[in-house]
Amino acid sequence: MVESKITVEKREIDNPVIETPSVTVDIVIFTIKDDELLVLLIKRKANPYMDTWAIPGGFIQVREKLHEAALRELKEETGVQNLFLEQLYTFGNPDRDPRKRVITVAYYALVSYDRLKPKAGCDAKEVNWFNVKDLPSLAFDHSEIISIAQERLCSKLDYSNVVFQLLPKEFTLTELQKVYEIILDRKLDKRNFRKRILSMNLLKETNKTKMEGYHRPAKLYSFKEDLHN
Amino acid sequence: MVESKITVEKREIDNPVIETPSVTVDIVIFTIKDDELLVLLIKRKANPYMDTWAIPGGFIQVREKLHEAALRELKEETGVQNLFLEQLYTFGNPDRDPRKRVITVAYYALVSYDRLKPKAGCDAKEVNWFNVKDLPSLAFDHSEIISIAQERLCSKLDYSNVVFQLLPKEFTLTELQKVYEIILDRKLDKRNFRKRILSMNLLKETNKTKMEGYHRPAKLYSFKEDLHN
DNA sequence: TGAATAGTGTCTTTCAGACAATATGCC
DNA sequence: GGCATATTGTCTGAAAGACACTATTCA
Repeated sequence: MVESKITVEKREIDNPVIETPSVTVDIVIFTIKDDELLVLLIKRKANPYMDTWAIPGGFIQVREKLHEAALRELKEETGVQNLFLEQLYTFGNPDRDPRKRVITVAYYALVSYDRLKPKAGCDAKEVNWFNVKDLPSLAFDHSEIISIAQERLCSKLDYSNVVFQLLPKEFTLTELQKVYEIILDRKLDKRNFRKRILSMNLLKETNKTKMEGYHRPAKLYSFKEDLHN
Repeated sequence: MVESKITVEKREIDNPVIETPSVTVDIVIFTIKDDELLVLLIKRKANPYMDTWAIPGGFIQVREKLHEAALRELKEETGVQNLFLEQLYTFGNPDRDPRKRVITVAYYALVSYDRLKPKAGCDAKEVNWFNVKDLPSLAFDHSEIISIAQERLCSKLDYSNVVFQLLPKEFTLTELQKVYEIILDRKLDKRNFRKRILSMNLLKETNKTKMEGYHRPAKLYSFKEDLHN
């Protein structure tokens, strides 16, 4: 913010052409399907990294907040608007984009798979969900961004209810536990999990049950509030 | 990263002139002196916010990493190079700078007061340390940045040893506790504090002691490693 | 009644927090 | 001895983790 004389002089010496960096917003969009944690990727149609998979993103518009830019991108790709979205980190190494200096403010989001819009409507973009454990080679530093997002997501589980975004309105405790297990990539003890979750006092018991197969049906729960962070 | 047709079109409609945002790095520099948590501020000598206090910062140079830019700013202001420095958050509301769109990647740092360079050598900048509890009115959204930095610092205390940056190489447990108390802004129980800190196994007992007044001298400790996060 | 999942309780360990007496050094 | 700070341990309550049996539904 403060314009230091020293800075300006150095810039002019190092780089006579005034070159301002571009700023983009990129989003790691997570969902869960078939017991796998998935990330949304888009195949690039232009250089650099033509035909390489990348996380969705784009330049910020002049009058828009960073968070709004992220929401916009998110909506373009998934059709979803209300969900968990949080700033992750800003990546700005000078060589992360071979063309020119591009600084990206990375966000991550959680989307319930069944709220997604039918895939890729009008635009011809190639879009796909990939298992985080089995990602293709990615453009730019997007691999790093995803792995940092994944770490952050894991640590968020401990002290927040973000994960509720990944579930339908009503769900069983087993389904909830499954989501935790998929994200953390390890098994949890059923009794301890239920004890902990219920003691958080975020869940509301409905009087419905869910039958799935020839066995005892499970109670359905919902969230008390829509707070999600 | 991905250049979406939709995005480009919208930008052209909303704003025919291509206007790229500027990117700065701003730093909240904390230190402790006389039992107070201080923040370094600089009085602006240009508009906007001429003569208003602000946290130090500046434009990033074309070939420099974000972290390096923060280090450079930090060194310019404090003369200190090796310390705790961490990215805090990126602030980019379109109206945070009245001139034009400026996005700032905020960092925060901890500096031991006695490693600081003698204040403001050659440059005529007006620089000063302020108690975080008694800050003047600040330029831009710098108040918000500082308060977020302060929150982050508090929560970092629980699970890291960042605070060790604020102490000389060798220090007593009472001094260490004082630093915690100043940052958290509350008293801690001496026995519980010592129990917890020592159980972290980060401290090395030296065989020196420190006399200060007419009473029992205290053992000096140092850190086992230079890891600081 | 068999198959399949839902649902539940106890014990142990660990950690945080409340709380007060003794030790050491110098005047 | 007096003063001032350093140093130390116990108890209690809460939370996390290990661990196994009963309940319910339908074929």
